[in-house]
Amino acid sequence: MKIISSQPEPLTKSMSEIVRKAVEEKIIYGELMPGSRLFEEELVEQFNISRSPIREALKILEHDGLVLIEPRRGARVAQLSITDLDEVYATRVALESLAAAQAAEHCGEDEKERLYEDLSGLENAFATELPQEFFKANVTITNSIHEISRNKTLARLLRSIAKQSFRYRYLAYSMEPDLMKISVGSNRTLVEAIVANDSWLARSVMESVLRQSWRRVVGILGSEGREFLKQNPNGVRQQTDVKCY
Amino acid sequence: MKIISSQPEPLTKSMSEIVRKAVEEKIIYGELMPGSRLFEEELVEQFNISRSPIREALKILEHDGLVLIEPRRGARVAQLSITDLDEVYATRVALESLAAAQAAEHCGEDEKERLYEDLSGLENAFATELPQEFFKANVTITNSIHEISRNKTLARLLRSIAKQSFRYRYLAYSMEPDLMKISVGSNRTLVEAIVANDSWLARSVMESVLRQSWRRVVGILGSEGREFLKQNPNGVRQQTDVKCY
DNA sequence: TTGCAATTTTTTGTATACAAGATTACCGTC
DNA sequence: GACGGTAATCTTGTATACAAAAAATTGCAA
Repeated sequence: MKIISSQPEPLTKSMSEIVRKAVEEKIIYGELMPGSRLFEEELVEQFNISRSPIREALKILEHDGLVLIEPRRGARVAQLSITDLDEVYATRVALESLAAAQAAEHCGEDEKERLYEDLSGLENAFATELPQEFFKANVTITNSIHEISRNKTLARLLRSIAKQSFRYRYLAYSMEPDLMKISVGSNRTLVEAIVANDSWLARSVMESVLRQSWRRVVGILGSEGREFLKQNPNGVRQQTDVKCY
Repeated sequence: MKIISSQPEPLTKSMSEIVRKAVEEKIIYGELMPGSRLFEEELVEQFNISRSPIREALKILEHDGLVLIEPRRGARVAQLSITDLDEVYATRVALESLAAAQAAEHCGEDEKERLYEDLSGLENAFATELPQEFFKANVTITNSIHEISRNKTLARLLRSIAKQSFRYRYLAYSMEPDLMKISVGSNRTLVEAIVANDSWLARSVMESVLRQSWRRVVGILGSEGREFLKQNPNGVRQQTDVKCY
């Protein structure tokens, strides 16, 4: 089974990549609160590397919408808000449904196998009842669809916006674990549509799945989640002592 | 008339921003050929600054799909190809039509004024018969639509992908100046749909306009443009002596 | 106590220096 | 003359150092 890697995906992990990934995860999993400042000097200590790779990492994170950099005023974790969530979902509906359609067009035999593997991975992760595990499996299946679409440009944009959406999705999963069960079902019908090479069906399934998810996440975060979306206004020094390696 | 700037848009232009913009333009306008390598040391000489901001700029350009960086092997200008063009357009159709729809929803009185101003700007630029001028005016009107959509996330992604598409569009305009006339008409109908606050119409107009443009650009580049898309395989040192400030 | 201003400190932006991996050239061997 | 391995060169990745801009603090006066 040959997987078409949608990106050169540097094998030689540079420090800057490591930092980016670590900070990215911290932001997504809520270990870094929205609005909290990211001092370069602080990251230097945490990772025991110099500022150069850290600055590179922050620049990329800004580009992915996870971090906001103001000139000469430093970086801070991007805020969460219902409006932002709406923006992200509206955009994701447009992109993911295209990805699903193109994936259905291009899905070959070995790729069908792969999708089914990913799906059982998702079901296994669901059994563990750990939101993070489920989350990662969910990301895997999504990435597979993006790769199968054979559209590197689309995949690149989706990678970028997906990161923003992860923050909301993870929050929602943590607060409302029932979402996971629903998600398993959605993913199954989605995979079935793609495997059937039914481009039109795949698109419309993806669209309705996402819109449904959108409504649910807004419902959860809009009612209970207000305090999670709260800002961390004035450069309160991050107080997490979590290991970052 | 208050314009909602879709991005903080740093007023203090950092060196890295300047470099990014300059290199970006060079790539879009074809002064840097696809495949040619971008040596940091060379850019250092051209801009008379150190390597730090240059590295930052290259990282961002990579993220926007204009440059490809391989670890320890340096950066080179991303290739052009018909497949890439198809990817970009397919994705753009999805995003731009959403932007048009949301712009139509949110377009207020002052913003309508703005769109008409942009439109006459486009017509003036058309009169000059300079592809670069026309191009810039076209970008302006597109950016306005993105801003009016009030969807910062969408605007961010569109900014990113738009840069990739610019390369093909500029090439096509240069080769087939008639495209400009068609473009003026398309933009007019598009603006009219948005100004009428007809979301559904705006979306479908945008979609058909883009698909039409897509077909034309493929037609032009596919037949005559093969040699323009040709690669510059082995790090041929860029031979442009153009000023970059 | 409160408001303002100058100073100190912090933090970022840029420059330079060094180390490690990649490319190229060269040389000897077959 | 072609092929393979080693050394020199080039280029990038990272570290450190310095300068300039913001933020915080302190002191003073009302």
